[in-house]
Order: sequence, then structure tokens, then C-alpha cells
Amino acid sequence: MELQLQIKMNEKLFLRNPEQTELGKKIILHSIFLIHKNGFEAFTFKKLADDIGTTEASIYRYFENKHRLLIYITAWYWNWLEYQVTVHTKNITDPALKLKRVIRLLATTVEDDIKTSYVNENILHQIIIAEGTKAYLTKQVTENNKDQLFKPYKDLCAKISSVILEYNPEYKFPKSLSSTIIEMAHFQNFFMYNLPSLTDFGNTKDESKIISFLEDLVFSSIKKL
Amino acid sequence: MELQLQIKMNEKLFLRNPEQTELGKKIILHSIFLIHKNGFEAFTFKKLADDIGTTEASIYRYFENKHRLLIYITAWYWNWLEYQVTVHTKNITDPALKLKRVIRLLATTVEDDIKTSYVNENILHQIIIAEGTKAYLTKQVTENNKDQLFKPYKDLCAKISSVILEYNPEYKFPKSLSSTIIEMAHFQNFFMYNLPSLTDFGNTKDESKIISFLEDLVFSSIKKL
DNA sequence: TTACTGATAATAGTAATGCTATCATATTTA
DNA sequence: TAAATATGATAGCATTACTATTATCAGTAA
Repeated sequence: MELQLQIKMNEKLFLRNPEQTELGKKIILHSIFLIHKNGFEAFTFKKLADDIGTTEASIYRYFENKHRLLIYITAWYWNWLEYQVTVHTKNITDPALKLKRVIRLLATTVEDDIKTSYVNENILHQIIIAEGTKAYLTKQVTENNKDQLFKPYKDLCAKISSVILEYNPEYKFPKSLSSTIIEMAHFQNFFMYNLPSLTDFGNTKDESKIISFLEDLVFSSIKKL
Repeated sequence: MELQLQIKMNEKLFLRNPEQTELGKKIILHSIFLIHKNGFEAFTFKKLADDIGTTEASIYRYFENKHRLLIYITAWYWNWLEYQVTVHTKNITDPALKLKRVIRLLATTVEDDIKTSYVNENILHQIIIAEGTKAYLTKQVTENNKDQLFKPYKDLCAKISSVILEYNPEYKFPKSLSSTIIEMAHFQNFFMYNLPSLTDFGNTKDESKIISFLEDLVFSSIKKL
């Protein structure tokens, strides 16, 4: 028996469920490669169609537009990451250890997960670093949020926030600290490789230093006195 | 005598210096309003031209494309903010007090600065919150960085970083902490108003709570033992 | 006064983008 | 076997993101 991880996605993310057809899976797979290669701005459904060997019109049957596809991809990622967090903290009771695991999962380039064969999580991670915030930094954020499109992100944030409160129930800003470490795990990575003077690890390009920074940030903030 | 604050901008940011002509100033002024109103994605030079009452072609003489204009606007903002930081920390010797001032300047909606008549800093601040990261989250970031287009941002980061080291010369991550508080001053604001469950101040919409969070974050991190 | 310069307006044009619509055909499913 | 569904092929269209050319007008230097 082959174990297949199926992530249940919000129906509003798509017009037709891409996980249920061959073309749908190709759309996800190829869009991840193309966005990674040329960036989201240069990405178009026409180029994606040519890459897949299908037509624009066919892709529009799955997604309203490229921004919706980006939201879908990011939502998929956050769902997957929350699942990773759940798995990797399952049998840990010490909240400090849990938090360290979480930080590592957030900040580390992941190995490809064979359970989701048609998605390359490593490349996906890099996309989320460079393009992830563009999913919500728009004028439609409130409307999209009403459709629950950002629920996976918010769920992950809530989960991390609860681990923080496990460690120190008195800490005043668990959610803001969560969103801070999520975003900073990505921004510090982007800065390290692209604008190194905004970080303290520019010359080393050593991702473990980002982990050290985040651990230091988190634990000094939530330390009980 | 009227005091006029002229911010010296990098020549590579534009094709023709917009500060030196009436049309140029109108381009900046109206683009800030339009980007604020409709978001950067919906912003085009055609719409800007119609709004100003000029032609697309005229605007293209000042800026290569809308992304360059965004970089210009963000660079202007970071220049201006660094100037604000300099002014407001000038006679303060206590680095802790300095840092608090800096955090307040980063996180607070600014009052309109009469010294720069043709720019509305308050609206500009909101643009930077929602669109600022799009200036560098692109495939051209390295190239743009070589042209020094992000220097104002990096200068501000370096300045804050030096205040951090003044407070605690032993602290290991002054630059990463600086970029973290700069970005988080904005992201927590965006989240508070648009995705409130990612913060701890969603119901209050109280910007001073962002300041409390950032102060807590910074000072617990850099505290000497 | 004339001639030159620089800035802008007016107009035109082009390739690419971001869609929508229609119809034919292949495949699945009832 | 008929009906429903998915895809492909093709067309079309308004907008976007530019580039190029020419004309006009204001300021200034000779």
C-alpha cells in the first residue's frame, strides 16, 4: 500500500479541484517551477499553458487568475507545514523543545516529501520565501480573508502561538510573536541571499544561523522571570 | 526664508529627476495617491497619466516602468525616515531611549511633514506597509541592489543596528534584529487591520500596542545579563 | 530678433497580457 | 448507449506596457 497525503483544500481556492485531474496536477507542478524560475510577476497563464502543452482556456477552468493560483499554492504550503509541525512535535512534551523544532521547520530548506509526489517542497519553500507575502499584500485581502483563503496560515500561526503559551502562559504577545517568526524565517533567508547587509549572516550563507537568531529572539522574549 | 528639505536621490532611480520639474512632482504626488487607492497591481502609467492630465509617454521619460517608480518611492521614504530618526535622536545619549524613539517612528503613523510639501508622508507610510516589500521581492533584486537602489533601506538598518550595539556591544544579531523590527513594524500593522488573528491587538486596532510588542521583543533580546 | 534647447503634448503603433466565448472531440459514468 | 464532463482548438477583445515620431511652447543665449 502506498501512503498518499491528500491535503484537503478550501473549495473557494479554485474553480475546479486541481488535485483530482491529471491536468490539474500538471498545473500545480509546472506553475511552481515557472514561478520559481521567472518570479511571480513574469508568470502568466499563457506561458504556463505552453509549458504544460495545453491552452490558456484550460487553465482558466481551474483558477480564476494567477493571483488565485498563488493563494492556492501558499495555502497548500501552510497546510503542509502545519502537518509537518504536527508530526515532528507529536511525542515531545517539553514546550521549549517543541518550539525549537518548529523554528527549525520554518527556517530550514526542506527535503522533498515523497508522500506528495507531484509537489516539490524544496522549490515550493523558496517560492514562499520570495512570493508568499504577495498572496495577502493586496487590496482584496479582506474579501479573500472572508472566503477563508488564508486559514492555513492563520491555523499555523495559532498552533505556534499555543506552543508559546504552553511554555509561558503569561506571555503577552503569542500571536504577534508567531507571525513574526514565521515571516522572519523567510525574510532573513531572502535577505541573507539577496540583501546580505540586512542580516548578520551575509558572508556565511549558513541557514543554521537564522535558526540561532530566531531561537535567541523567541526564548529571550518568552523567558519566565 | 522657507526651509525646504531636499532629499538627494540616487541617479539610477529615475531617467529624469522628478524633483526638478512640475510634472515630475505631480508624478510622485499622484502615483502615491493612486497606489494607495487601488494598490500597486492595479496601478498603471496610463491611469496615472489620465489622473495627472498628461500622457503615458511623458511619464516614461521619468521612470523606466512602474516597478522603478515603486523603488523610487520606497527609497524616498527610507531616506526621509532615516532623516526623522537622526533628528529625533540627536540629543539623546541614552541608547535605550534612542531605541524607543526609533521604534515609535517606525511603527507610528506619521504626521504630514510640511518641509516636503509635495509628499503626503502619512499616505506614503501606508503604501510602504502594503507595498514596500514588493520593491525588493523580485527576480531583479540583485541587479537593482548593485545599482544601490536599496541603499536608503540598508542605511536605516545599519543606523538602527548601531544603536542596538551602543546599548549592548555583545549582542550577536544587530542587523537581523534591525531588519526584523523594521519589517514587523509594518507587518504587524498590516495584520492588525487586515488579518487580525495574526496579532494580539486585532480587536483594539491600537498602534501603541505594536510599539509595546516591538519594545518587549527588542529589549528582552538585547538585554545584558 | 533669431536660433537653440529642453520639456511636454499628441498621436500612432506593437507585442504581450488577461481574460471570455464557442464549438468540436475525446473520455468517463450512469 | 446516452448523457455528462473534460479538454483542445480557435477566435476575439480590451487593457497593459511599452517605443517612436513629430509638433509645440517656454526660456534663454547670441
